[in-house]
Amino acid sequence: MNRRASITDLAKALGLSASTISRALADHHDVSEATKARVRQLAKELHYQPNPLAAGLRRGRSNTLGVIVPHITGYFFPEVIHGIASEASEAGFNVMICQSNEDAQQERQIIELLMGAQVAGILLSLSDTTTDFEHFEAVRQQGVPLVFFDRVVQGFKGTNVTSVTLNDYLGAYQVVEHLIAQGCRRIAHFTGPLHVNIHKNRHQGYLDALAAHGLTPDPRLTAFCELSQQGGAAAMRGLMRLSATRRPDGVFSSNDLAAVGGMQVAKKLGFRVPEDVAIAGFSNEVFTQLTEPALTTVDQRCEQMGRTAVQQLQKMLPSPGHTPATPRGIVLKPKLVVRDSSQR
Amino acid sequence: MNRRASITDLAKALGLSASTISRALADHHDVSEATKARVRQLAKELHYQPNPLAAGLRRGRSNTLGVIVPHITGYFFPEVIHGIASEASEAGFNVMICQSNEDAQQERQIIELLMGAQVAGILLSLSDTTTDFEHFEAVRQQGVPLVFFDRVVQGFKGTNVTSVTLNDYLGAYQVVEHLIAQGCRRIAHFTGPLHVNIHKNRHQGYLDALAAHGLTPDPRLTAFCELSQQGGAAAMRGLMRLSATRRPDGVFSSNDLAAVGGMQVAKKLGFRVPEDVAIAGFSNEVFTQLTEPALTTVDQRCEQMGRTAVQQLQKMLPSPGHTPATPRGIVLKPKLVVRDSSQR
DNA sequence: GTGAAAGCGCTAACAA
DNA sequence: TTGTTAGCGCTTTCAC
Repeated sequence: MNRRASITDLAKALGLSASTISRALADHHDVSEATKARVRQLAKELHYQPNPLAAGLRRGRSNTLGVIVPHITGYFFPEVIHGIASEASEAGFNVMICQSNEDAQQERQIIELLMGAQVAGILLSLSDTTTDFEHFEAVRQQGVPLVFFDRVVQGFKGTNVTSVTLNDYLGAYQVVEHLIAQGCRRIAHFTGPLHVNIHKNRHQGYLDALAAHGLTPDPRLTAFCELSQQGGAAAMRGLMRLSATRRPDGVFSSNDLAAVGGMQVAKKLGFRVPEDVAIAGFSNEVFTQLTEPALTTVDQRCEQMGRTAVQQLQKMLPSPGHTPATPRGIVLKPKLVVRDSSQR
Repeated sequence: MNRRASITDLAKALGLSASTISRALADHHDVSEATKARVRQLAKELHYQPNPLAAGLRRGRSNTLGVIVPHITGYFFPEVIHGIASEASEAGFNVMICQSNEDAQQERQIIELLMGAQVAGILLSLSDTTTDFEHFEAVRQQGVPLVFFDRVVQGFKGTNVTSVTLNDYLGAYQVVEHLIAQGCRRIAHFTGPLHVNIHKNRHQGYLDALAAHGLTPDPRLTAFCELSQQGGAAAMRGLMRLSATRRPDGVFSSNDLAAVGGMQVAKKLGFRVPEDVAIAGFSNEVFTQLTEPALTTVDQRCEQMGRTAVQQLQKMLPSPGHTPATPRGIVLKPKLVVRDSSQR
């Protein structure tokens, strides 16, 4: 069980210096093609594998990307991570996944951990209990590229900071426009607390789409509820008990789960979906294809978001023949997914 | 922007040698308590952070765990990864997540990558196109702990190799027993190809449970189908068209998706679930709570599997005051989750 | 209980 | 085009 081959070994074997080997392997332009060929040849023979730990130590920077998400469960984050991991691997990065468990304290610790491990960059979706942003200072100041995705810190700028988000406003606008096109005139909206960005934006998209088509938003049709199956069910129960003229003929829920809860209640109360009430959700979760009828929703381009985040990160990284730049925040276009729950 | 504090810095500041600092920080027994206190004190003041790259280089081993999964999508793998990441983080490991994309070739490359990065251990769920196991030889021979989870290589043994799996047989047995207890007498089974382990085991559990309760398995009630929504739908259509005496009054599907497909068809054909036909799936996917009626299924203990895998790995790792051992393969007990689709 | 010395494998500035 | 030198930060003998 002999030691794995090192650059020094190659150097000795070929009667060259370690630096030349190093340069040859890195395909440096000022090494003769002949030498490169010899080096590569031997490297292959000896199954030479670079030691990233040593390279990282020397360079003061590893080739690992740190990823911080609130959690690795549910639909959204795994999909985004899938995108991140795929793109990163294609670009030659490793990925370290960390969960903040929606806890600002843990988020802080993970940042320290990643900075300690000298990651090449950090991809981060904010914990929802994070209220101060002190811990990002170190990242910014040390020039480690930082990309916020989905949950961003508004107004946290820097030459090495950017973001990738979804245009929630547009997504909401499109769903509501679609519902109007299907003949809905009294469209309700299930929403979470409006101080949360995504809900604020989706709500605004809802309002603006109505207005743009000459419909006056009725505040009684905006249901603030917990966006769970139960929450959606309760909200729907309240709405469908209204008199026929005040009852909604369409519902746009700020997430899929509440939409399903609502749909189940509507059916139970004897209303037909979509004929009596058309329903749409938001996120394109897996189960939206399985409901009866299948749920119209908005696709969040999760994988795309992950890939884009890595691409943005790379732009901020110095590399041969490319000076780091600060890309502007990217806002992804959502995609309306029309299914039976809204088509009539 | 001054350099981060190193052990050398601490040494200078305290008039001690680097070795003493290193030992103090590692809580070595032959450093005086007084010195330790002084060192820890200063370390805190200077925000000293160990450099894992340097330590790894020196030790020839990093503190990172490599994880290889076929993909990071769907329900199962993200949940397991969640468990792995949580447990690993509590034990002070970082986790590097890699996807083989169900491709043996990529799996091989990732193994090389991880070995190159000198990971402390590897957690692996086999790609379904992997047929030769040559690439695990290097891992076994270098003594890097290897834990297979869920999808294992039968008969690949070694002092540094173990596995964590689910008792599929038992899960199937329990569901079928439950269906029998609910009064089902003609129970059908949706299965995938029997050369795949999980299906073989679930099928056997199904057969044995029937036999144990005096029911003779009818081969015509075993439906080989694609385990998708469409596959389940097609299978159910075939079965429910049989004459009343040959028609099943219960269905156990080898996965949840096909169970849902089947349930939708049964309802469409005018059968009541669970009264006319009780239905159960396998995996406890999220959407099983959302169907109407909610689907009875078997929980696979995903997170537990991840946590257990990390624990098993740790047992094979040398550490102060503990000699590495080879744990036996762990087989987790599944958990029957009874919901409305089977309760009558 | 502490220190001195050596070196893990690599890279980059500088020299030739 | 190639070599020399030095050192990244840490751990671990071995010596005192």
